[in-house]
Amino acid sequence: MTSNFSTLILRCSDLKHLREIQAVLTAGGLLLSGSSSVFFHNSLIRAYTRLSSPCSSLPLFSDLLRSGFLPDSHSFSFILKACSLIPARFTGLSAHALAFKLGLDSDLFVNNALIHFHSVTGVIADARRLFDRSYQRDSVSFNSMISAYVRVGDLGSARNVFDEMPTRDVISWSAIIAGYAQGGVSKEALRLFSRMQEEGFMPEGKTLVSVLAACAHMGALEQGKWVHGYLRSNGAKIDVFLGTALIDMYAKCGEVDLGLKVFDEMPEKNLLAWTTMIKGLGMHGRGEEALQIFSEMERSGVVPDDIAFIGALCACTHAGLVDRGHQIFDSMYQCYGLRPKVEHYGCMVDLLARNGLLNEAKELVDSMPMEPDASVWGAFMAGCRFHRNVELAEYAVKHLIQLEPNSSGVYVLLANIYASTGRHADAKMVRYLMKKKRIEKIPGCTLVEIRGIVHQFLVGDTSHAQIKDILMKWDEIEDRIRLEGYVPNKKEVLLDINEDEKEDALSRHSEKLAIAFALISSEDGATIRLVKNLRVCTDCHDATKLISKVYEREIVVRDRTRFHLFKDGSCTCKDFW
DNA sequence: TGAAGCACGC
Repeated sequence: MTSNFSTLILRCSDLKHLREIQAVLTAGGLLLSGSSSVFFHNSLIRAYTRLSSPCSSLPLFSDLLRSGFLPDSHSFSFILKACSLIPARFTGLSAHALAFKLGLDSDLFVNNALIHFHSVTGVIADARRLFDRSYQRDSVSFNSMISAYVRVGDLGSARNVFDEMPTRDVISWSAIIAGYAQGGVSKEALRLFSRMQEEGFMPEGKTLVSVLAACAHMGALEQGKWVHGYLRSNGAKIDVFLGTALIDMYAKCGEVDLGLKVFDEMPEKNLLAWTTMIKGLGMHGRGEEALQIFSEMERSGVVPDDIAFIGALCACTHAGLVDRGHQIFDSMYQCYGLRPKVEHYGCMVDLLARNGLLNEAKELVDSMPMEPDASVWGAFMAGCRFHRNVELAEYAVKHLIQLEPNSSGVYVLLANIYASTGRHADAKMVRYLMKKKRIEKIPGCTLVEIRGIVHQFLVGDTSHAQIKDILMKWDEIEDRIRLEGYVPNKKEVLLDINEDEKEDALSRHSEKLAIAFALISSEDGATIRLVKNLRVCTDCHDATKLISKVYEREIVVRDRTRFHLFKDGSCTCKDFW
C-alpha cells in the first residue's frame, strides 16, 4: 500500500489531485501513525514543492514535528528546498537549527540544501562557510556555490569556484554561462559556450536560453540562428522559456519577423512571451502590430502586468501613437486596477515630448502622484532637444542634475541643445563644468557581426588590425555620399576644437568605423547589422541613410532604445527617435 | 532527494 501511494504522489502532476491524495491519506490515518509517516510527509513536501506550491509544504513539516516523529535527512533537504523557493527564512533557519541538533546537517544532501537556502535567503558568507566546512562535497555543492555567486552578481568568485571544480557537469557550465549572460558579459558567455562544446558537453535547454540572451545582448544574429538550428536538428521541444528567448534574440538582432514566426508556432504562451513579442515589435517601430498583439493577449485571457504595459506604451512611443498611448495608460487602472508607476509616467512623458507636445508633457510631470525620477526628466529633456526648446530643457536640467549629479548624459544633452540653437558660449560653459566635475562622456561603441564573429569599435578607435583600410574606406564613402548631398553636421560635436577637426572627430564615430569595416569585409549586397550602446547621432543617421542608397545595402542599426532599418536612402524610424 | 534558464525602466 505504501508503495502504491508513493507512486501516486511521485507521478502526480496537478495540485488538485495531490490535495485529494493528501486527504485520503489523512482520512485513513496514514499520515500521523505507522512506520510510513515520515516517508509520506517527505513525499508530499517534495511533491508540493515540485508543483510550485512550496507554501503547502510548510504545514506538513510542522505536522511532522508535532506528531513526534523525527524528520530524517530527506525531510530536511525537501523542506529547505521549499523554504528557498518561497523564500521562508524563518522556517529555514529553524530547520537548520534542528538538523544541527539531530546531527543531520553534515549529510551531503542536507548540507547542499543548506548552502542553497542560505545563498537565496541570507548572506552569501553563510553559504560559503557551509561550503568550506562541508565534510564531503559533490558537483552539486560546487554548482550551488557557483549559482550563489551568480545570484549576487559576483562573477569573479563564481568563476573561481567553477575553475576549482575537479569535474564539471552540464549544470556547472550552464550556471557560469548564465552568470556572464545575466551580467551583460556576453562575449565571455559565448566563449565559454564554445569551450563547453569543445570539452564534449551537450547543451540543455537552460544552457541555450542563456546563450540566446547573450546573442540578443550582442546582436549576434548568426550565433543565435545557429542555436535555433541546433534545437531544430535535435528535435528539441521549444518550451515557453526557449521560445521567449528566441523571440527576444530575433527581435534584438533585427529580425523581428523571424521572432513572430517562433511566436506563432508556440503552442503555449505565457505573459512573458506576449510581452517579449510586444516589446520586440515596438522596438522596430511597428506599433500598430504590437498593439494588435496586446489586444490579442487580453482577449486570450492573459492578464497584463505593469511590464506588459511598459511594452505597449513603448510601442506607442516608437510609432508616435499619442491617442492610443493615452487610452492604454488610462486602461491600466480602469480595466486592471494597476496604478501606473513612475516608469509608465516616463513612457507617457517620452511619448508626448517626442511628438512635440512639450507643454502637455510638462503638465503630466508636474501632476504625477510620485516624484519624477531621472528617467522621466531624461525623457522630457530628450524631447526638448528634438524640438529645440531651450527654456524647457533648462527647466528639466535643474531637476536632472540634482537626481544624477554625475551623469554625463545630462551635460551632453544640454551642451548639444545649446550648440544646435547657436548658444555657443553656454555650450562652452557646460563643457567647462563637465571638465571641472571630472565627468567623462560614455564613449560611443558599436558592434558589428561579420561571418559569426562580433567586432567592436569605440569612438576614435585605432586598435583594429585593419584600421588603415577602414579609414581609407571611410574617405571613399564620404566622397561618394557628399555627391548625394551629405554635409557633416557639426552641431553635435562636443569637443572644443576647430571646424576641420570637428569633421575629423565626426568621421571617427564608432558607427561610421563599423560601417566602413562592414563594407570592406562583407559580400556585395549583404545586410549590415550594427549594435550601438548610445542613441544614434544626427550626423551618423544622415550619413547612414545615404550609404544605404549609394552602396545599395540594407543597414540595420540597434541603438540604445530601438531599431533603425536604413534602405534606399531612408530609415524606418522616419527620422524620429 | 539536491544544483542551471525568459520580458520592462536607465
